[in-house]
Amino acid sequence: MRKEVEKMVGEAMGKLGLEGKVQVDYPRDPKFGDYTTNVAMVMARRFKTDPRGLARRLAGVLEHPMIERVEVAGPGFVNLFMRREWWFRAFSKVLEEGEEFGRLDLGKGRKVQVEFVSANPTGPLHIGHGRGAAVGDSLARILEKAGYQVEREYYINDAGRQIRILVESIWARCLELRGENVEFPEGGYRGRYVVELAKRVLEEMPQVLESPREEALERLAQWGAREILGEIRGDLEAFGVTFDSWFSEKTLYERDLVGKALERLKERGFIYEEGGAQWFASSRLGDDKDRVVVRANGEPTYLASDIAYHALKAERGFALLVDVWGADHHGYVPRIRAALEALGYDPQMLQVLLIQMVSLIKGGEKVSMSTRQGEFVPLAELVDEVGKDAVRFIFLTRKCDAHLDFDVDLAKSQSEENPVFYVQYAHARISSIFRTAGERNIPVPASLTDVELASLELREEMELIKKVLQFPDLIQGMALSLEPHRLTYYLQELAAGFHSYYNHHRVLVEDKELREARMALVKGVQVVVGEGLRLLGVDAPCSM
RNA sequence: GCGCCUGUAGCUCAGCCGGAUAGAGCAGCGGACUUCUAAUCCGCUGGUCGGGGGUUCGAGUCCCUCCAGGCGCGCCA
Repeated sequence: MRKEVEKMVGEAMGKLGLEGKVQVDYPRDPKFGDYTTNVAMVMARRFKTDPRGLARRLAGVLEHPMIERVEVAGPGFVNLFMRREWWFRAFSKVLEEGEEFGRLDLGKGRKVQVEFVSANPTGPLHIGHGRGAAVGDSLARILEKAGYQVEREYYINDAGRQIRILVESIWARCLELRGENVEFPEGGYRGRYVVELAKRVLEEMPQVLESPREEALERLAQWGAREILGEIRGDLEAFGVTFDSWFSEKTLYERDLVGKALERLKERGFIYEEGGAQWFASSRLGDDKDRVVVRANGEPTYLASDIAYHALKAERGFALLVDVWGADHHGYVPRIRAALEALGYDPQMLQVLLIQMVSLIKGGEKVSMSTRQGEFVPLAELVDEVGKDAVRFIFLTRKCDAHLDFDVDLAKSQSEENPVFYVQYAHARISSIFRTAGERNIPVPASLTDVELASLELREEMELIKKVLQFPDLIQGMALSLEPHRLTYYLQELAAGFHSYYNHHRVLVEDKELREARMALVKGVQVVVGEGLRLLGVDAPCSM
């Protein structure tokens, strides 16, 4: 819709012999019209003329059957007031399209990969992972809605030392459980889940402990990682998050992709040797310093496999790669970008979302998050306590690069006033209206699309219509900025508009034409609320 | 020391490519259910947008600088 208005303004500018980018905005205040453009001020600077005069000339030639009037205001804004039919016509399309409303062709079917969570299979997911899961999954849904073909991928770090440490931890617990006095490995995982795993080893496969140590560790490593990954998968499913692809780091080595990637870097002159190690000259492409990719002892570093992994991603034909990382990994962005560039790819194809820390507040005190200290709150526990919907919603109530204080006590004790219920309640209330209509034998038009909306004369009704119609713009904005958190704010505003309307006016009135117009209105609100909640991975209940 | 993120109402935070008088929720106070669900609504109170410069018709938004907090700067992952 905004695009159409931009076209109108563009044509008017053409009549004045001007050309340039046209920007049309929604004004903050309705007295400034339905749309506003600052082109007169922007152009005035370029052509060194008087902005208000230019605005007046533009207003003079700005004509369209759907434009009611045009005003020039302030330093040179051109404000457009549209005829009510403009909005009614657009609103009918909401009802016609239903849950498809808001679908865009922005992505033109291009492939996008969103890689997120990717927690090491060395322990249960904690709430920090949960935030990444909520952001990544919602973003994936939004990008799909915007017309991209999205793949959700989980990268499994199953080749590094962490797995080794995990299995040594399990091993140590096994021996402990059998009453042996063992030294717990340095930096080992001390979480209770390790003891649980050890118990299962003793119960389910005690013979493993009789094998030679290395052989036993190898078997336990595979088993342990698989078990933990299974739990991670379960936790994510309970959180409403699923993946299209689980990518194992180990396969990069099995297919020699790490060696090949390093070889390609070498051919391009980005690898040199120093102190017995192989270095990637990332500082030539924007990184702070060069990085070791193969240690002096011949072992590749984590970065080596990460380079191979991203090279493979680039080869897989994605137009855009989105990585969702913990903010503590932000130092990796320049080096991965450098690697992509060194290999001949566009480094900008990789966009990294850095998820800032979640501080859990319990009893008024911050609980620090560290897997290794064994002091963390599992995602599953929080979901049990607060509920999936509330957790997902709250994780998206701020931009992802801002710290998040999640006050568990507050989330529980004030669960009645949680914003997620506020939005869900709007959805449920609208369902209730139609239920009541059924009980009272009030007919609901088979097709609300064809309902005449002209009797919606209240200011609040027009505001609701306009708010609903902003949804496609919102989808576009989120898809371009990769900022899914905007959705929670939009939904709260839309729900607030509806609740207020509901408390002041009745839908099921005597007057048939008004009643059916209002039915159509609230139905449209419900469609967008429902669809918005779906994009957040939050249920949209029909009764509460 | 260097780099990245953050700093907006008592609290938690929105604020889109720079736009017109800076918003919401919570907390506080006072009201509204014989009505389609009161998990709601209505009203009031609340601001040196961390400080200081600069850019311009216009800055919470861009640039510089300083202050405060967080994170990162490994032949760890």
